[in-house]
Amino acid sequence: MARPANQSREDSLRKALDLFWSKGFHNTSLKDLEQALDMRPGSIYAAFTSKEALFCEALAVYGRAAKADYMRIMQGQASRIGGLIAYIRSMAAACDRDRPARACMAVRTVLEMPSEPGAMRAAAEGLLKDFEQGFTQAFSEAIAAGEIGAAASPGRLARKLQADITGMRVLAERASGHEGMTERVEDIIAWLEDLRVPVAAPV
Amino acid sequence: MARPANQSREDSLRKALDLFWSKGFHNTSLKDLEQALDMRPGSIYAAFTSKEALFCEALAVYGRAAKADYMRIMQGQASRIGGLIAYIRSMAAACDRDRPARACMAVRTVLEMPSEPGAMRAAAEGLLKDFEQGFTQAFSEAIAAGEIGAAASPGRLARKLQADITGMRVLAERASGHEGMTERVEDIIAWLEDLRVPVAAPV
DNA sequence: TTCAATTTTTAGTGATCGCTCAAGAATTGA
DNA sequence: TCAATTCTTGAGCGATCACTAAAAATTGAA
Repeated sequence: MARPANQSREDSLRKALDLFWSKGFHNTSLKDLEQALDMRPGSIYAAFTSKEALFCEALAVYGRAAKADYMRIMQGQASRIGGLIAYIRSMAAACDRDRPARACMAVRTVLEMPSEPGAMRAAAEGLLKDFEQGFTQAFSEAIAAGEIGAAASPGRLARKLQADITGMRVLAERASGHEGMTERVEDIIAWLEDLRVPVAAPV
Repeated sequence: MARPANQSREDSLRKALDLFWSKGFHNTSLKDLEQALDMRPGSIYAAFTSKEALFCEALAVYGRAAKADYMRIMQGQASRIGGLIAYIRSMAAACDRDRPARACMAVRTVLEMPSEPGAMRAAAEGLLKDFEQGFTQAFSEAIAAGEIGAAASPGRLARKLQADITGMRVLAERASGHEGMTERVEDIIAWLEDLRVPVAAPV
């Protein structure tokens, strides 16, 4: 019937994501994309409409992958708090391996698109809201399961965790930040551990 | 003798900083700079050599202003920990007023210049190192003064504080992040308070 | 008034930007 | 073998990029 595409849309998006993640939107040219995707401009625009739309789709791929990672790790743990701790450890390990960049792609995007209320910025903010919501749910379930005290506000805990992760990953992005990573991971985990209701109360 | 410049170099740098801070380096064009500085391209290049050199000088202005703010607030407080608390409060208040951007300019720059080991990235990393060093000194003095326990590592405390501030200011940058700011400020201040050696130990 | 010193303006430079489109190439069912 | 359909190519669009060189403007001193 028709000629099939040389590569799947998903593959192209992953390559575009790597590029955008490492160089940022404004510093990535179509020449760069042509080379990374091994596609000529006509093909790129036929498939993705515009550089901006391509960025948004690549960002969505990032979001799905991040969410999948999170779900997989949480499901492998018996408790919610234990799951969050495992997630922090996993993320710190991922920051050590040299990915396109160490900092969160969504944070990077929010900082790169400041005042403009465009689609890319909105998409990045949406991702951050989703992550926050996921953490909120985890803390809610931890409270329901009696893992942590009921006095804590799940949303507030989630926002603190997200801010801590942001701080950790920005530190990881710094050239001299590698050494401090272990400290940061330990501090975040210690905070999560401290939330736990003690099994046997002393005195 | 010679024709005087229309405005001081410092004024031009402040205007350039506002622009770079709000739009980022790659998203700021020379057209933007011409308009903001009210200078024609020839004047700009005669005064600042290149867009990159102008950015570096503007970043240095940012660093000096940030350091001056920090010193001023710390000197107005009797204790080191009290000074840090006042500084956090002041920074959160500054994030509420709409400055060029809420997030730290140095963090923004590190995230915008990822892999490239250029002068701009190096300058931003240097600023972050300076801030970290300032916090380290404050914690050292707090330990020496008996404000907080001697078991704590000043450098580690400084890196945690810096990461917390980063997380707070990135949150402030988000459209929906305004509400969560009070929480973050309270959490950071509570952590600083908890470091303090209790005046009178209860049984 | 003229001159030297310095800054500013003006009019561009070539290169690259994101993007378009007509034509060719490839793969299908008929 | 042939249309039909879809994808890819590659030249090139106008606009904008960072940047430059030379002339004009503004000064104090000679």
